[in-house]
Amino acid sequence: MKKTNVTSITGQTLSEQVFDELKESIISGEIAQGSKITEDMLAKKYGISRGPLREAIRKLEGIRLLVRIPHAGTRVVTLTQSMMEEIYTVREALEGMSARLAAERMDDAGIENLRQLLEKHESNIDQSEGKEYFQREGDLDFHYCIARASNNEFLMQLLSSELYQLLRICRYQSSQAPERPVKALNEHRQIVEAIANRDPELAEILMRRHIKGAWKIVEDLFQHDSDKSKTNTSNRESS
Amino acid sequence: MKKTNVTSITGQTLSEQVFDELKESIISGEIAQGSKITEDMLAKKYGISRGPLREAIRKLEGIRLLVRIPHAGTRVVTLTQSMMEEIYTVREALEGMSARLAAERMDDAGIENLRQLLEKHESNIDQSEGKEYFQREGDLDFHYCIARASNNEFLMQLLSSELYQLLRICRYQSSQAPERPVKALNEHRQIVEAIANRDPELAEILMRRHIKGAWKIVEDLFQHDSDKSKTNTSNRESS
DNA sequence: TAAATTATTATTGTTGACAATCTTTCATTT
DNA sequence: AAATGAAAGATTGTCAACAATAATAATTTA
Repeated sequence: MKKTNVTSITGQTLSEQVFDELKESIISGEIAQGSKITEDMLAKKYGISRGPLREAIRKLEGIRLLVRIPHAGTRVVTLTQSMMEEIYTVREALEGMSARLAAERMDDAGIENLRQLLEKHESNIDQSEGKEYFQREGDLDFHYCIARASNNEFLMQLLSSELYQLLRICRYQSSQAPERPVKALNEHRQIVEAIANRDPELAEILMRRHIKGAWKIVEDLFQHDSDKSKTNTSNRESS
Repeated sequence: MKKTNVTSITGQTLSEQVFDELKESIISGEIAQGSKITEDMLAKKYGISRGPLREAIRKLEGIRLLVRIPHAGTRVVTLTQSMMEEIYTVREALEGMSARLAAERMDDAGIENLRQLLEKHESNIDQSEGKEYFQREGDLDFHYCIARASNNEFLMQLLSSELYQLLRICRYQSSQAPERPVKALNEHRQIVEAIANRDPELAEILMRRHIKGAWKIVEDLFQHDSDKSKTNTSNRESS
């Protein structure tokens, strides 16, 4: 495992820098799910002492990217199907409320901005066939915009600092069904229209339906994966 | 400020013990909202070094009980009216979903248990007039039961480890309107009936209405308080 | 005297060493 | 040979000292 040098130019604290780097390593899968991490190993890798590292670990634990057992060690979270279902369920509740609030509060400039975002997504679908990565990040952009428009700091932080990180892990490991993007785009359009019409009730219903649909896709993928890889289920200890 | 000895009997780690103690101190108001805390001060108070203390602080920061500015220090959260409104809004979304799931999944024993809980609350209302403290904790019991019945670990942790703690702060500082308990009890009954009838849609609607109603009460109290205390608005630095 | 600048102090950030705890290995016993 | 137990090793938990940064007080200058 190569040693990563911490950029000491930023005004951030060591603990914060390592928090960010570790987070990306986990989300990108560089550190595999379920793998055990030791403090010494990471401290050497990032070239810092264990003090600030431990603080970063506590924060990662707080947003559920790490699971820690006192005195025994800490592991990267393992996203099971049932865990993902729980996340999507919470997301449905939170983003439903988010869409409702956006319909009540978003100003005209914000709505215009949202429409432009959708146009960009459309051209992305036409041009880059197969480049699903950008489409998925674009999807998060859309949901993030609406979360921000809810004008509810608490709600927004819950979504962006916890749920979205877990979602990104899920997306890194699962390739999406090819026909989904265009369907998702249409659903996004409907939601924006409901917001533009100042129809909170409808905006919430459509958003919840949209997320339920997204879960169905992911659920099918889980089913699919568990079929073709019967042997490859217990690959812990990834070092 | 008296020095609190940490009980070293429990199998917990120092950091965890201090986390719990500090949490209760904040919720009970022993450490005032908005007051600045220094690591040295707390380390001396609890008789530990700054290492584990810092970890506890990071965790408290994670559940939004402390607000920290790097290099500058950390303060106890200050619950403003708009912040409370945000919390109640998120709670409405989350507990609405929670009630829906409970209606789908709760077993008969759980429903029976819930009914007994309500009976206990009723007798509490009759007997202990004015002892609102117990009624409020009882209210949390009710909501906790339903959250657990959602059978969604993620949803439950979100509610109990973040939202409920913030709610408890709010309740410690505001005395509730006297006629509320009996009304709340009736609303609780309705919700339980919807769950018992396996009516997820209705259970969600009723729960959301119940929480919206609870917010209205709190909102009025905020209005009331800001009237009678015009001078007492900026009492930071509580030591 | 007031503003700006420097020195001081207090507080946080970081480190390496030590203690407590758990896990693994290996020998012993049944 | 399997199970139990003890010793060794590895890993986490805790501490006290040092470094870096921000807040405060004192001093100088206009």
